[in-house]
Amino acid sequence: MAQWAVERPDLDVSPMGIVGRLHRLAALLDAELRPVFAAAGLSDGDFDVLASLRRSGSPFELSPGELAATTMVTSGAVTKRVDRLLAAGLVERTVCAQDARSRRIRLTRSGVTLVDDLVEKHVANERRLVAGLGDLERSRLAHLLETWGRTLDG
Amino acid sequence: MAQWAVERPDLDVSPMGIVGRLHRLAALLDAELRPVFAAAGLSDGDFDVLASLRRSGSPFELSPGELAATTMVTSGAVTKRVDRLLAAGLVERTVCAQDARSRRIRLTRSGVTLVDDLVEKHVANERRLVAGLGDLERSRLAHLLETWGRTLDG
DNA sequence: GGAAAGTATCTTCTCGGTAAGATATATTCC
DNA sequence: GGAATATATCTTACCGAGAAGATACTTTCC
Repeated sequence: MAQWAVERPDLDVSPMGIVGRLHRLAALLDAELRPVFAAAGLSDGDFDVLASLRRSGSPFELSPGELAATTMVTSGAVTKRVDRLLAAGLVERTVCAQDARSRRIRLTRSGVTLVDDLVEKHVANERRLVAGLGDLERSRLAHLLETWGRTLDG
Repeated sequence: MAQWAVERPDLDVSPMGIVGRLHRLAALLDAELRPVFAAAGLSDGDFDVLASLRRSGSPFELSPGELAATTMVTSGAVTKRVDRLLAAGLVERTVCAQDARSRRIRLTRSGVTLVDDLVEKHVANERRLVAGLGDLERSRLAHLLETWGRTLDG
């Protein structure tokens, strides 16, 4: 950081700090959250799919396209994730009755059981990670992140 | 988010908000920053290597191990990045005179020219992205991110 | 002084994500 | 009413990042 001030004193590199810290923090959080999923043989993305299906409510069923939208990845990524979950017996893939193009991805019974267990551990883990901040800091930070995010979505 | 409250009313999912927003924001920022590097035919990681060499000062030369440390990736990632930069004529790779095990990666003249141009565009881009926040919000956010990061580094 | 163990450094394999391609349906014009 | 274009949806090929393995040097003990 300070090296830039020596090498390029003409530049104001102050924006680097905030952006860099945010990225570093995101990486640190990822590293802390991953083990919960890894213990169940899942990647973050795999869990994301299971959680989306679980949140959607009974019968815990969505199309690959809907999964791509809710998890904010491409449909190609969804295909691979579903393939893995299929092999693990956590979801089943059926052809939609109304539209032969479309598929329905549904949690199996063991899929529901697993995700219900994991989500508890996951939120407990998140609670631990935000525990270093006081209530006031936490709400201020949440507010600032949301404000910033809104200015970028535009 | 609210779906969890319906499906699992027994859980307090409030920590999800702050962690989720931070991740989403990091992804948004990446998407906005990438085009500057892509326009030069570089990935984020490639630029990171060029910037590290540039920051190190004349003669703009580091070992692969030093590059791995400063960019916080594995040495394997460094090898691939350097291979690409080599093909683009932006760096050269020589055997260290004192230690035949070690290599020295050095910016070429065109490498210095490119990174000096890109870093200007990059900080201008970052400035644009943080412009949505006021000075006070910005410093508060930077402070909160650093505080949180410190509690996690432990 | 020589040899073996330890350490540091770098390149090849595995894996996850995106981009392009294939297939099926809807729609519109004749 | 039929055919052709447009659109939506999903699966297969490339690309980049990380983990294990190979290589070279140093150091220490006999």
